[in-house]
Amino acid sequence: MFFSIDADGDVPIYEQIVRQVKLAVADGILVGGQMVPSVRQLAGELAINSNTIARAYQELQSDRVLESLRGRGMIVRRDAIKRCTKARNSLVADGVRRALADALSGGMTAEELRELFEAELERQSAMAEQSKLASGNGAS
Amino acid sequence: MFFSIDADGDVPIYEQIVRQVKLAVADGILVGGQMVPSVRQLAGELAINSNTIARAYQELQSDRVLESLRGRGMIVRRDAIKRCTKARNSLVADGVRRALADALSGGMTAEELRELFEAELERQSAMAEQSKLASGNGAS
DNA sequence: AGTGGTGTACCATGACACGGGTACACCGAT
DNA sequence: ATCGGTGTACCCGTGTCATGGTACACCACT
Repeated sequence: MFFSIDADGDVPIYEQIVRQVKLAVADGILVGGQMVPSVRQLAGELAINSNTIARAYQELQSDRVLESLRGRGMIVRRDAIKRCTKARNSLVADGVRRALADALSGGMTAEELRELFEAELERQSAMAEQSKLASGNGAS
Repeated sequence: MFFSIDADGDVPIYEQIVRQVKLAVADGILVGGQMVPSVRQLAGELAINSNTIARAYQELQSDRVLESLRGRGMIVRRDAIKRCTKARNSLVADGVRRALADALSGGMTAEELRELFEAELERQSAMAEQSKLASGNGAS
């Protein structure tokens, strides 16, 4: 229910979990004090080994996003949103940086880049809006 | 002289070679019919095993960017620039797509995104211009 | 003919990441 | 005390990457 995993992709599964959890915290979907699904439950939902989930949670614990309550579960730290928004900014900045480096190194024009960026931004903004409306309809 | 390799990065070395060759062709630095350094020479310059270079060249041959002249070396195919510009467009489009997906999924505003994009574009454009001038001074 | 250059094809090795399996220590509720 | 749930620590199989070594077929040049 929470996350979408691409097991065939080149990015490790545990890293996808880490990224999506951080983005969810930055977006406000996951708030401080809230419990996250247990490793076995999430592993069952995603058809993934528990160890992979545990590894992701451990990394999130090292990054001070989650907090472990032994024997009970893991919760989102109250001050996690600060770090997560910061991490999100660094993440997209790095992505934009790399894409721009490739584009300019390949002789792409700044104007072509702006056009591509605006087109993609409009497309994904529309998609995000539509998905938001769909989830809103689910409650009616 | 030609390429810059980051052996400690997460991207494989042979893939870095492939990417940089394609971008160089797309930019016009490598033109059709031109010879590329031999596997042993490039391996010596970059302090990399010949097998790794050979693997990159094989992939470039599979992608119809290079052509093998047995016993002589490898040259850039005449029609490679078409494919390389196309590959470059796909590459940066994917990068922008992923960065935007992360940003919107993390609750980033479209305005913040535009600002970040423009700032990074200006910065890297300035750097590219400066490096171009530096290489121009080298011939004087 | 001989020599040195080229790409190509193997095989073996070591390091590392990833994912899966199993067992352990802890907690809360019955 | 017992049981079901939790996180956590280990071990192992697999695949990828880079490296090293060797050998082959081909070409250009002397």
